[in-house]
Amino acid sequence: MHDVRVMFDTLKAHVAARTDLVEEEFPRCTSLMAARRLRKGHTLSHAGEPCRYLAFVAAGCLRAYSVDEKGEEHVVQFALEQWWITDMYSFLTGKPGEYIIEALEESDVLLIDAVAYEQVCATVPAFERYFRILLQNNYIATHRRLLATISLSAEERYLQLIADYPSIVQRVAQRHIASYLGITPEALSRIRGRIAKHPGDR
Amino acid sequence: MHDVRVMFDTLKAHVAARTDLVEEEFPRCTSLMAARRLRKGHTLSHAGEPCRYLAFVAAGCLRAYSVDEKGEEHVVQFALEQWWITDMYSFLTGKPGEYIIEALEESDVLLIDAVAYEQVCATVPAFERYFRILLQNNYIATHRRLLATISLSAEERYLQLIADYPSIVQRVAQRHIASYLGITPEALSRIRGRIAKHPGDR
DNA sequence: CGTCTATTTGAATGTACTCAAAAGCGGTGG
DNA sequence: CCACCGCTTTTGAGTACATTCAAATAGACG
Repeated sequence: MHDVRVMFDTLKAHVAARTDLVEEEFPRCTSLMAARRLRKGHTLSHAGEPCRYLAFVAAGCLRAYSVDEKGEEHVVQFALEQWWITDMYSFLTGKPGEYIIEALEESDVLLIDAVAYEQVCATVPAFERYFRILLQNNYIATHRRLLATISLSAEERYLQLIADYPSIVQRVAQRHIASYLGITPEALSRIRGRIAKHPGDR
Repeated sequence: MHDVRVMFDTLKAHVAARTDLVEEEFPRCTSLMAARRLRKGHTLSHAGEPCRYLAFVAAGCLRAYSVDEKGEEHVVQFALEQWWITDMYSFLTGKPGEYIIEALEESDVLLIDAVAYEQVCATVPAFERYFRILLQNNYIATHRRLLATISLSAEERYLQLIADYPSIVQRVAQRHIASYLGITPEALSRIRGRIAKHPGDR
């Protein structure tokens, strides 16, 4: 996925699958976007600074996390291929970010800044529609996760994550999964041990 | 707030504050909406049936909750005046709902069904923009709550809720607040007892 | 190969849960 | 107006699950 053209084709397919995008409109959107390669461990938004970009992941895997006053990290989001990721509050307001967005693998992303985002939404209806639809889907997914967090045990949340997003569990370090689930790495390790002991119990 | 006209004026002001809505476009949106009064305890969407409407709360207070296999209720959302509420998944797909939306007080709502919603979004750009903006704000708020749920203690989450939405805490029964926080009513009662004993500790 | 980090395992602690009972509150009807 | 009823909140005691701190093992990377 080194080829920038391929990255844009991926995005175009993603938009076209959700809207009736007119072919000619697409360059108008993408002329405002830039490709960037992020090496593993490098960040898109640094803590305390505004998060300037909304990123489309063409290849790789990122996480968004916050660091609390005890220095503990808390993962609020992962993003694999064809997901968008940003620190939404910071992106929209220009204020310092609360989240750090970091590449967990070498990743290729397409970036759009807030000015371009607003401009494209205002001038290309299919694009605004596309983002509305993505935000609706995100609403559903995030509420599902929220419900899991307030209603399920740690083990049940882990099993749900495996069922919903097996590729995340496969690709991401366990301590990040634990953080995403809201438990300690030790607790996740014990849960995995228990599950391995009872194969077939779901 | 008996007057339907007042309800629509409230909505118009809400839209106009977020978009450059053209005055003449508004009737095109609202001709597709219906007003309904919900008595305390009555529901907008029944469990198992599709949630047909997206609702704008003109007056009153609602909650969306799911019931797990043990019969326990879990509140995923409250909606006060000028909030929108629906079972988004069910509303968009037409499939049976996972959430029940219930009036916690006598409430006046404006309803739009999925067909009208899609039609208005497709034909009135300001309306699609309005919902994109609301969904962005919801994205920020829901991620904030998610972060709180995975990173804060029950007491800290309660204090954050008081700080963020004092009117919810004032108006809603404690057991619903507890459910929303992901704890038992007994635990919330003890937390409140502790807080009352240490006035000034935040 | 050696070092650094991640994961596993162990033991003690703590927070929230369950079950149970008492107290408080609100509404209804005598 | 007061007594009663149902539901919510509080309080108590014992339990379960996840946490913390610590140490051992396993893996990854230069």
